[in-house]
Amino acid sequence: MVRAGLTPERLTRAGAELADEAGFDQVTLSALARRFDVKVASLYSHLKSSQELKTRIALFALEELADRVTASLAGRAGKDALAAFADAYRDYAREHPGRYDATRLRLDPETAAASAGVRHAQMTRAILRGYDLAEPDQTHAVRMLGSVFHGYVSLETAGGFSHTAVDPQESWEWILDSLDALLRARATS
Amino acid sequence: MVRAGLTPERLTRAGAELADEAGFDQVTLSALARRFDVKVASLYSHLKSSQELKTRIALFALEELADRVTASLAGRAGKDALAAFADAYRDYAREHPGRYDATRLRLDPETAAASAGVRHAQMTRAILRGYDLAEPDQTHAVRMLGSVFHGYVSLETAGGFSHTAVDPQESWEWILDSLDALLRARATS
DNA sequence: GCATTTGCCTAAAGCCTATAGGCAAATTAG
DNA sequence: CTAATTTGCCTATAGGCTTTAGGCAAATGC
Repeated sequence: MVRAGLTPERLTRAGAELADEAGFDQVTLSALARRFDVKVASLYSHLKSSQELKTRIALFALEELADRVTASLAGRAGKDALAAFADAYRDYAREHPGRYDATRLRLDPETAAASAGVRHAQMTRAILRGYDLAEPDQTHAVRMLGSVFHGYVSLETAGGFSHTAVDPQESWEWILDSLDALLRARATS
Repeated sequence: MVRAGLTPERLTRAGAELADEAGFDQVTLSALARRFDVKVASLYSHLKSSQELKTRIALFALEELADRVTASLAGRAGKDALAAFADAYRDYAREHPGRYDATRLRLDPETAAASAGVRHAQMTRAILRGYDLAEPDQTHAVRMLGSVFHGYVSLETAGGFSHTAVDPQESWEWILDSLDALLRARATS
């Protein structure tokens, strides 16, 4: 009996790939076991439950996305940073739709607090430094940016923009221009 | 053997209630059968599949939401209409989180085209009439509004705004003010 | 009243999660 | 280098959800 060499990490990674290929809701321990040519029960030596797998995929994706955003934000400020942030977000969702879905998994507060979700919030605030917003405007702006980016990406990947001839890329740029103008107009100075 | 008097409509309605109480992903034919004190197989006389039930709930919720928006939009224009639209959306999601989730169900194009989703798009365009936007700006604006509203509501109901002391209602108003200003600035005149 | 249709039932199969207990491979200890 | 222990994957089993097939009784129609 040759061992398959499973680890929580390998399973998480394979789960993320499966999510991108078949959808996050198709990620099951059964499907994963088939992928490793192993019996389902064997996975329970590495993962407590199906829920744990999903949570691990979510944390993995949050981390990966935060890394990308960090990289794309380096050395940028103002509108440049805003666009880099937004594009990193959108590109990730398009390249890895299943993982992006995973990032929307509701985590229990404790897990969320220890996750890369915190980095996301910090980076959003970092972008806003270029716009000189005082509290509570800064928090309002964080929420607005989060909403627009998540909403757009979510609607776009759900195919919500495919019924009009207008290029989604154009809309995206128009929206970024608009947000930039809006934030500049809100500056305290 | 007394008959339970099931119909697709009653099942859909009960499914919507179940969605609000337990979450849209907890809506199963099994749970519904329990609720009507009936065996699961009996439901298949009224619904083709679990998928059909979910689709029906989605269509029901889209219709209900569109009705609300229509009502709240009556006699309003400009920022007033924008706020009424946005509030109708957000209030619905807070009162009926399960149904709101259902509206995000991916429908096949044919079903979507025949759904109240079309009315939603029309109403968004109606609001924008007050801002005098030419194409393709109008389409960009439709997408932006859809993104912000959906994104905000989605993040808020997921508890994403509960880690800061700032009142979500204030953020919501700040965002509506911002969007109004943005759209006025984009007017063609 | 009798025939047909309709509505709910039992039975059964397939797939998913999860637990318990077993055996062999890998690791550690003497 | 072998023996003891731990670890990894297995079989078996049970419970839940979906779906289909076939049966019987209640409702409907002629």
